[in-house]
Amino acid sequence: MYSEKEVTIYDIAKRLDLSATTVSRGLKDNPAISKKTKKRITDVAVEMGYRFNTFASNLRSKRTNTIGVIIPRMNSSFMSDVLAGMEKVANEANYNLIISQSLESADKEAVNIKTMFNNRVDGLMVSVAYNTNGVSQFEMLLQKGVPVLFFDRTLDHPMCPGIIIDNQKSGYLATRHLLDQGCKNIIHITGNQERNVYSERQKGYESALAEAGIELNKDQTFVTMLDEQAGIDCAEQILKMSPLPDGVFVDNDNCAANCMMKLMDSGIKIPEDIAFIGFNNDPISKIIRPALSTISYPGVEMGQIAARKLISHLNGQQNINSTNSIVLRSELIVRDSSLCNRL
Amino acid sequence: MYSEKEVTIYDIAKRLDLSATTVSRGLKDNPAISKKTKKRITDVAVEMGYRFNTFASNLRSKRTNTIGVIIPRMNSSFMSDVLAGMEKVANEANYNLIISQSLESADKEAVNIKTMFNNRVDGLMVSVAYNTNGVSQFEMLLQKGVPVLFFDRTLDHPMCPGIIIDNQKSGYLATRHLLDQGCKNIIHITGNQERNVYSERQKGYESALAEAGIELNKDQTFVTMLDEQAGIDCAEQILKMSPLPDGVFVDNDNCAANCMMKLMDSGIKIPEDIAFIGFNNDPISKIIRPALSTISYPGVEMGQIAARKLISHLNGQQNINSTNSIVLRSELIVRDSSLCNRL
DNA sequence: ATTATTTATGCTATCGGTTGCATTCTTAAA
DNA sequence: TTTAAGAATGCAACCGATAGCATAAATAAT
Repeated sequence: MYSEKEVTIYDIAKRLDLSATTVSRGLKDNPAISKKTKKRITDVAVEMGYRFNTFASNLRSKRTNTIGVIIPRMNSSFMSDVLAGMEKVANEANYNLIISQSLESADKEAVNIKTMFNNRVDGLMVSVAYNTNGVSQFEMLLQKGVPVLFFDRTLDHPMCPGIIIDNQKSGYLATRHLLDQGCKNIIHITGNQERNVYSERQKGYESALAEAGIELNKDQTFVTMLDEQAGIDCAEQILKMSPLPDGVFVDNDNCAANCMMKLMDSGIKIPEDIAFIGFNNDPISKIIRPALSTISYPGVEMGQIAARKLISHLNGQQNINSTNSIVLRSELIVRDSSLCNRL
Repeated sequence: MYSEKEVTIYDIAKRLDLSATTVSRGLKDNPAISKKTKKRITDVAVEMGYRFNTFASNLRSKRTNTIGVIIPRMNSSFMSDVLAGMEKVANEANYNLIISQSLESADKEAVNIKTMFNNRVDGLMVSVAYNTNGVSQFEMLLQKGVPVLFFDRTLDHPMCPGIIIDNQKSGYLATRHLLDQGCKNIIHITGNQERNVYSERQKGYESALAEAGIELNKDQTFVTMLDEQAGIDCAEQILKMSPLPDGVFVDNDNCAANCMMKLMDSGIKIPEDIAFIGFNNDPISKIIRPALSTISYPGVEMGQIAARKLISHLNGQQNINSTNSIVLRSELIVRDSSLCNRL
């Protein structure tokens, strides 16, 4: 079913009466080869339909120039930004990216890690799945000296730095903003508390409440998947509460938007009855009405910094292990959904 | 900088006083190897920290069990669905996916194709970039017998089937719906007419107008990038028109949403002044108010069918070249943004 | 013209699984 | 007990590029 045999550097060499070595070097633009010979080589290569064999090359050279990326999902605007940032930096440094999704499953994540491992990635960048437990699955990589770096959803490991934002402060700022608007009864819709991003935000939420002298009520923290359905489910739960909350802080804009809309469909007025604030500054937050207040999240920058950090480690310019974490700036963005000014 | 030497099947073989062949087969769960030996092999492999070398394997066996996917961007809900569908089918058939983005650039797309080619993908699934021109960049793959399949944004090639929806019919249905609501002055915001998806929808738009006896006005077709900014720009252009249009059909929900919101911010009432309909049934269409009418687009299904088709070709069960295209069902979804009933 | 340099090219072993074919060891049938 | 068939394992060549070291060719210096 497949056509003629593959053309190799040996075929090119024979045709030009050169050695395979020279052809290899010529194709790689090695300075040891004369311009004239290089041209002859590349011309014949094209003419004969030669294609570079990555496997043979990797097998011999033991370098792949490939960086693995494992993320929960790639359908959010945030992740898309992160990937764009990573890809730009990686390409410029002549690295390829292999991207795979865990789909929020720790099992699939473990399989992905193994695949990356077998594919000899030079390094790995990971934002862990919703239910990932422990860091043991990364040990095989680390033992072989393959650097692992976490971003956004990080794990704690002495060898692996994390690129994050200050989630606790962000959670504090969001909650504090609602308090400043006069809210006294604030719900926090968050995710698995094993994940740094969510537990930190919860801490920020709690500290803002404490500061305002408001007693923490565990019923006001909803742990969910933070997806669309969760937003709708939470809205239904909120509608059953009495008294109704007067503020809602959601750790994800998309979830927040769905929750808000469901409440509005049920006659609740936003922000008059309930003030809302989300997280991520997803494009959706600007489009819905009332526009959703949120926390900015520098996705592109996060991707760039992660990739740059990893690559500089790979190039031996900087040891990754000495870094614990890099914290990026994020900030409160106030829009109509939280401007109720009840004071 | 890196630790001890790699463990190979030879090391395992030596340790167990077996041949490398047996070890290789044992690890591959080959039926020729006894259960007992298999267990000894896998145990020692784990103990010694062996990792499978994909490159050596691919080099020798000339199969990679990898399928390449090139898409314009992965930040839309539609693409995310497509990829999820592809990944599911591919995984079940024991294939890996390498995904890369062209970021709507034909140049980057060409580079991606070449990378896929060098990485010896067994097959390729592509949705082409905004400005891709011609099909010559795929010839090298086809000449080597590597099947190429297009989905959504397709190109015309005798060897490459396309998985699509009936864009012309969809464009007709959308326009027809606006006409049925009494619109007489309908704008079509579309993309590069070189892309089948957009030119077909334009054809549908034109045929619906013709059927209604409305003369086509070229000024009413806006060719744009269909992104958020385009939505806003179009809104500004529309505001300058006199008379204002009474209906807008946008080939992308996200773009439509941004356009609609901008118009509403300027005091236009939707759907009373201008009726809106989008395309894709993106989650955003359900969340904005008024909810956006749209055309459903079966992303997951499209991904599954594409992957299934390609894999059955790779397995020799079905020749892909005999198929010209597969057309999936799509349908009109009516929501509030178009319900003006001016008749 | 001769030696010292620089530049260009070649030789050969190697990376680590895989595969067709051959061989040895079991178990079943005669 | 002998033979046939089947199960289990081994041999050796191979996939295609690469790197260290050696050599040849071209140029510069003496």
